[in-house]
Amino acid sequence: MAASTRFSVGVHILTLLAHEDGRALTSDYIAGSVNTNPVVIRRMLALLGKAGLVTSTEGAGGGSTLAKRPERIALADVYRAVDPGTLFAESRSDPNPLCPVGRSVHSVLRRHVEQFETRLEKEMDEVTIADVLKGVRSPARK
Amino acid sequence: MAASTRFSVGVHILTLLAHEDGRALTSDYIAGSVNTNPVVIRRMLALLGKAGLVTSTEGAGGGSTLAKRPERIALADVYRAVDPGTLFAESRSDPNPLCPVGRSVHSVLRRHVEQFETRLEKEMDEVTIADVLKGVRSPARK
DNA sequence: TTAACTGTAACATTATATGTTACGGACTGG
DNA sequence: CCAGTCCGTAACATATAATGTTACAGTTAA
Repeated sequence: MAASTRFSVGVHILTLLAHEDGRALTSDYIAGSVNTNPVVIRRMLALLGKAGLVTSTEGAGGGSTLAKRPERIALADVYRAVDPGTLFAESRSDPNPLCPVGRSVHSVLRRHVEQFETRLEKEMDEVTIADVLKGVRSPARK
Repeated sequence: MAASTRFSVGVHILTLLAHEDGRALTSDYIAGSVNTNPVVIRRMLALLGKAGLVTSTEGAGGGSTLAKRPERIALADVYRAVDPGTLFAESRSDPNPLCPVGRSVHSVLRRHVEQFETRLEKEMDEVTIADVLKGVRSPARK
């Protein structure tokens, strides 16, 4: 499905912030853990900020912190914050309207797909950053 | 999530075949309904064929037909047939192994994600091509 | 005032999906 | 067996989006 890696990176960032409880982390530092460019991280932080999940302060000594407790940040929140659009896309060129099937498959399919997405988000509401952090901290199997 | 349109196109093709019950359709004809190039359709048919969902015959008078009854083709089958890999990708560059969080977020997250995917497929097992066809045929709202 | 930060624009790079052309080989009906 | 259909697939072109990079203005702390 050619998914973007943003969800994964978003969770990584938030888990890191939760781990360093309260301490403001710079985009440079976070980039070090994620192993990417700081600007990529700042872009992600901008999205997470818009969604009310993190707070950033500019200037020397600045950085980002969680805006909520980790127990209150569900993976569904992260997903919605960083992953635009839908899970399932429709075909680029519109189907032939002269074909009885082509004319309506999309709308019929869309209804089903919306239900899948709704259910998926419900699942993702059940797991929080606190859960992920717990997993990271426990001596779990690799 | 920058999803591919393959799932949508795959469902379109199968619904079309189900609609023209039994009659072998050419990639050219299908391309007309989907509004794309015949080669794109043939590629899709190759994937659907590998998954045992359609049968194709070469030569004059050839074309493709469903290999199973539409009631027995679930959307999950289509999804698995045409959409490679996973719904959620990991970040390109591996996280810094020196960071306690970076070292293990991926594996922890993967466990949760696998569960999401499993549940999603279960949902997609409940809807079949026959259901979609029914929707297409009924005088449904646009 | 300097140095450490974020925010953001602009551009480069890469990955991937999709579209297109071309042609070999299979099959059908004269 | 010849001509016309049709699939399978390689090879290449194009489009789109994600990610990486450089650069710099604006903010803040010391």
